Amino acid sequence: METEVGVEGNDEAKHKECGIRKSSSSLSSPKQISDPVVYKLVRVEGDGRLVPATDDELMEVESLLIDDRCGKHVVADPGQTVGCISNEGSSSGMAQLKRLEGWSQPENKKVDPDKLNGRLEEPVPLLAPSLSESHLNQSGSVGECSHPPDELVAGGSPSSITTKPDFSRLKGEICLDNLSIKELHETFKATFGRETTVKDKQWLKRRISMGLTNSCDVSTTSFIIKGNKFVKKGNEEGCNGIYGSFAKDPPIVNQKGLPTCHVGQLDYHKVVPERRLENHNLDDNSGSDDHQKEQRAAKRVRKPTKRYIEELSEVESKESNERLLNLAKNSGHDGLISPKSHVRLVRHVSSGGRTVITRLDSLGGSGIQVPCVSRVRRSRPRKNFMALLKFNPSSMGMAAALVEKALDDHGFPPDDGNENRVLKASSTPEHVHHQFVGVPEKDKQFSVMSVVGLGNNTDLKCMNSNEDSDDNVVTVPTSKGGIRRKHHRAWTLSEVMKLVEGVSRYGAGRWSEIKRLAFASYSYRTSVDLKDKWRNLLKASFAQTPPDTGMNSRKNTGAMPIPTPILLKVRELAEMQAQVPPNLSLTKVAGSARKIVHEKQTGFL
DNA sequence: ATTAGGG
DNA sequence: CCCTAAT
Repeated sequence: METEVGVEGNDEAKHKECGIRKSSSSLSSPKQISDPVVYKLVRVEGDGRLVPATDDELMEVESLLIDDRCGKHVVADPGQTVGCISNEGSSSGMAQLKRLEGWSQPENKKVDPDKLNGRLEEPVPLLAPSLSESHLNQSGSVGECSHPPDELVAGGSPSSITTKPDFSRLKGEICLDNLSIKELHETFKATFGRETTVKDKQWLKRRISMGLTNSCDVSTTSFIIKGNKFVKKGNEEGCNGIYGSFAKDPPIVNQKGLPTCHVGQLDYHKVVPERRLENHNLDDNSGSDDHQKEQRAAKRVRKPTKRYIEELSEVESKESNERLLNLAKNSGHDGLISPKSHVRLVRHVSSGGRTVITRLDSLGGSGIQVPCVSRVRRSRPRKNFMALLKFNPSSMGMAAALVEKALDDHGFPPDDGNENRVLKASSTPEHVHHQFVGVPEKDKQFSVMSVVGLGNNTDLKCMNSNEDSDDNVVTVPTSKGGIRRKHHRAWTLSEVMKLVEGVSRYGAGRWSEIKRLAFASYSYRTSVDLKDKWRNLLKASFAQTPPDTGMNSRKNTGAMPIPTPILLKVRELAEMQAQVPPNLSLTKVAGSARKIVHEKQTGFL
């Protein structure tokens, strides 16, 4: 019963990661609720020193276990490679753990077992995780483990519900095995946004895989990224239901010999368990989710008055940093914040390189104000992946990331919240979220400190900044009495991709659907926004193709161009859905596309 | 409440 | 993005 940890060999060793090894087989036992597995989690510093795990780390592990439990019985055959939408929530979690298990073996070579034992023999009891049903809420269903929903397979092919994706195989072997150390380093950097000096190929591969895995939904729409090209891929047609439009195009060849990664998207909200340690022994798999939520909400602080919020904000403008640090330090793991919290940005004041943002966190109706710090990027957004890899959201985190990498600096703004550095590759959004949340109510405050920054580098940042609650988006009153959004939220690549995928799934026009399903976490994108964006995309996709307007030399003219592959997909979707501008429609749309349209439409009916 | 389109 | 008309 022990857990070793990945070795971080570079200067950013604080950035902890972990490979997890569980020696107990009790996970397969359904009654493990009362039979907690004991884990030890340590972090290995750059110098090889072992550092005891912190609570958050433990919880992180726990979450994996939860996923495991949730998904275990669903994952009947890990050998299969077919993704299935209806099981994505649980299966991907399972896959993740499985990978972790697998990876941990070689990890032992790096960590002297004796050292480990000597240092951490105080086993840290990991309480039996509570099975969470609510984390699947985003897809509209509860208890997905036992009752895989088919609603996502919209009118569609029942074909796919039998097998599971095993991306470890794909990514671990197919993609990374052939890479040189140098290439792996490149990929690593692209994945995590930082360099690594680790020479161990295995380690690199594992780490990258893990990072990618954590960023992608392994079961929904998938893309193949080959070097500079972003391509649809096709082995999940069945799972994409009638809208498996991403599936048919021939892969485009890559230019740089970068890894060809087969990825999809991972929606953390579906994978991540919502519940934490607190009711471990009492929790069971049953019970009304809503009920539980209510209970939790009840424990929470009451919503501060507006005035309080304002006053507090004033105060924070002064002692912001200090306060935050203290907040973090004082906090334990008692800061239980639902991942579903909606963070509203209320106000922010800059404070020396950092921006203190006061957010109103609405948790199950009650709002709490949450201060957090967001480092202001002084120059352009990070070029690497991570800028686009959201913790949260679903979707094409991976694809987006790869695309971004491939396109190098295309000028897309990072997702709001994406500018956050990846603190834990294997962390779950929930944990990340907690790290930066605090509730300053009078003197009472609680939050969870980022374990990551334990030593120095207390890198506080606002995660989950992507949720400005509907009614509280930063708006500015207009002269005519109406209100207008204050800032144009530049569309992120990943957002665009999500939109594209949404359209491919639900069809253009179903904006509210897409909004609800694909943009659930982006409350600042209204269905109208989606529509507008799609309109723009459409225009762009059909405009840019033919002549290329000669003006190709002008690079980042502020509004970066949407990556061609995406535009291509847009165009294709438009063709399929017969929403092509009349003048151009005759050009290229042959019979094939129409056929597809037919099929899809019938399936839809 | 949602969607389509024009501004 | 906003606004409005139509549904």
